[in-house]
Amino acid sequence: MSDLDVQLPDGSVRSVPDGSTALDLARSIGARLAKDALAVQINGHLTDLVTTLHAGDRVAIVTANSEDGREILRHSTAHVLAQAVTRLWPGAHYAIGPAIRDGFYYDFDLPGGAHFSDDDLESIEGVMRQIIAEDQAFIRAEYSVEEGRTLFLDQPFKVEIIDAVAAGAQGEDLGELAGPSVVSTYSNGEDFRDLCRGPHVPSTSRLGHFKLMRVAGAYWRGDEKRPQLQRIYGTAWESASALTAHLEQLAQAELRDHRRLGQELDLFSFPSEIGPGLAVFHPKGGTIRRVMEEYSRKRHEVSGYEFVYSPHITKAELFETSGHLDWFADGMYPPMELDEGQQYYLKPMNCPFHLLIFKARQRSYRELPLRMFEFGSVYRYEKSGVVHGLTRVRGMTQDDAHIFCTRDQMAEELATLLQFVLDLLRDFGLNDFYLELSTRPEGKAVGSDEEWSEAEAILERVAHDAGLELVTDVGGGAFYGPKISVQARDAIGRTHQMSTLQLDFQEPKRFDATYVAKDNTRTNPIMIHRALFGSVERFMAILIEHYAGNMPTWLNPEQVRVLGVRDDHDDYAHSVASALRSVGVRVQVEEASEPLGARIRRAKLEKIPYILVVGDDDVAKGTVGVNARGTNDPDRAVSLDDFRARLVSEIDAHGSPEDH
RNA sequence: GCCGGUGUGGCGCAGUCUGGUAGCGCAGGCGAUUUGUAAUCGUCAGGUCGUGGGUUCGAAUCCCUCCACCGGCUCCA
Repeated sequence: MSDLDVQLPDGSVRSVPDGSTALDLARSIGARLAKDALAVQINGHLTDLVTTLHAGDRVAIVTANSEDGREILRHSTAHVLAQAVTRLWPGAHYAIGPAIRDGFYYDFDLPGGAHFSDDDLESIEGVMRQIIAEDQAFIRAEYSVEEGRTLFLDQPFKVEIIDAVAAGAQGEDLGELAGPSVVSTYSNGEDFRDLCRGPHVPSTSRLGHFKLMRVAGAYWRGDEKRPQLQRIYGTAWESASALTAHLEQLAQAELRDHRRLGQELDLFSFPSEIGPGLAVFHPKGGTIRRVMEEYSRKRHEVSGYEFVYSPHITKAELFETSGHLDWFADGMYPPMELDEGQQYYLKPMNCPFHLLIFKARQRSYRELPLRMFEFGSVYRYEKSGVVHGLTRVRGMTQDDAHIFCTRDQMAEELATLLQFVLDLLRDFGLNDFYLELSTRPEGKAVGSDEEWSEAEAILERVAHDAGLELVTDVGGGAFYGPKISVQARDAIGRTHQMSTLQLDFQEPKRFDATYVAKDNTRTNPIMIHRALFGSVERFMAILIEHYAGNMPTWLNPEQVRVLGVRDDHDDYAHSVASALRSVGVRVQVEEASEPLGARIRRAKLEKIPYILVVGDDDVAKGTVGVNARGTNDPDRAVSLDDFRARLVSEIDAHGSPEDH
């Protein structure tokens, strides 16, 4: 038998006997690699380890410790999940089970309309571990479409997938099939076979570092008109330590949850008497919000915005003109009827009001760009299952601006706007961004192709010039124009959609808003919609989670707490507080009715940036003991003047004590 | 809107399976304690167990309705 040469990822060439498989190659490289190998990539194509190699192949062995490897082991774990479920519920139909970020899921339809309960997860997990212990090989086989239909006769979802793909449907690629004419399957053990493109790990024994997380309902093919299936989510990793680290990270994220911190820190609540998705801000949350809004106003004023106000309700006519009632009536609160049949709506958006302000008198090109800003409260009828803390609400306040400009001004205006947005977000402590360009939504866009193309091109150029990573969200634009959205990564790497900059050629036309151009013609302005925080509520939620409740000093509701060691230090404590209050610091004194340790503990739990402890020495010398958040070793005998100067400069710089 | 789960003093929880008229911790009031960097001690008060209905001699507990919240799905102008 002759040898053949294959190329390894490092460029080196290796000879293996003719007829060797990828696994043979791995063995020839090293026992350790053979043991860790899960699959192989041949000429850029992922496939099983048992695949035979050919001369000249570029071969990369895939181990669990890689993105491809994790995806494969997650997908294989999903198969084992389906296998376990069919053991426990004979006759269960299994639908699809892909790998997803950090894990996998599988969708089922249980016989007799049965449902999984949380308790079932434990028994399913037990059977899965048994299957893994059985060391079953994953074996690939290929069939014709007709054979495939027969094999999965009692699995209607599989038949549907086979038929759809055979008919040439471009369904979402969840790894179900090899191609339109070949049906590939993987079986393991005596009792389980699944439609699958592969690859899979060689044997179930390679799996095991997984955990089933939760059950959920999910529509077949993601379509709410189709049957709802039972979905089980799980997470799977290459090692016990990776699994533990992931679970630990989830626990950390839970500690940052703004809903939990909002309760613990007494920031806001959602009284059920008011209704879902409708928040009230308590004094401390109100302080954070007020400081956010004040700072935003200040920045807008400097950047040439004018401040406007508009009412919360309006006649239907306004949203008929804008087109919202045609497109988004479902998302609006139902109308109230007043004055003999006149319908009024709570406003879901501010833009039509700003257009009316524009139209209130004749406008000249000399006034453009005209930038209107409003903290505008809007109400949207979100479906009952989707409200979520402050991030998805039914009543919110947008920091909304509409910029009216000429076509010539549009590009430059967008460029400065994007810079303005990024600067302001950085002031709030977010600094890891990328941009997303949302293009024309097929089927629900209004306006000509030329207008859309022009708008998309301009946005793309502006985004590109900003020097940030840009991804395209095809078809994600609003019906009236494309948009750029700024995505920010938070302290634990999650991304949030922040600001959106949206171009709109349509609405000024619908409202017949015009300005008198230089050549004395009446022209529709271009309108740029722009929310920077998105909504104040949501932005606050993101900041709370970003900072895990440790708001930077300038935003923290209580910036300093002064504690006297004994009650005869309370007078001095109050004088320290007054000295700080006089320069605008938010400060409280907690008098010495409890031991110092208890008061310190309370202040720490409240995440107050600075705790000042004052005792005999401080009263004598005019000093304070500074216990900053995030430290455990206080700084004794700091002069009050020094502390005050340091604090004021930190607040003015929008810093946080942890930065120092 | 759909599927599953949960709802017990201000907050966090036990009690629910196996019906016999509620318990713990923190927080709160009062009193004592006078404290130098993450919990002083004692004492008191506080709940028609989310809502409405049903079963039962008897319901936090079993059944049904509705509401809210949690996790997903769908949606997110």
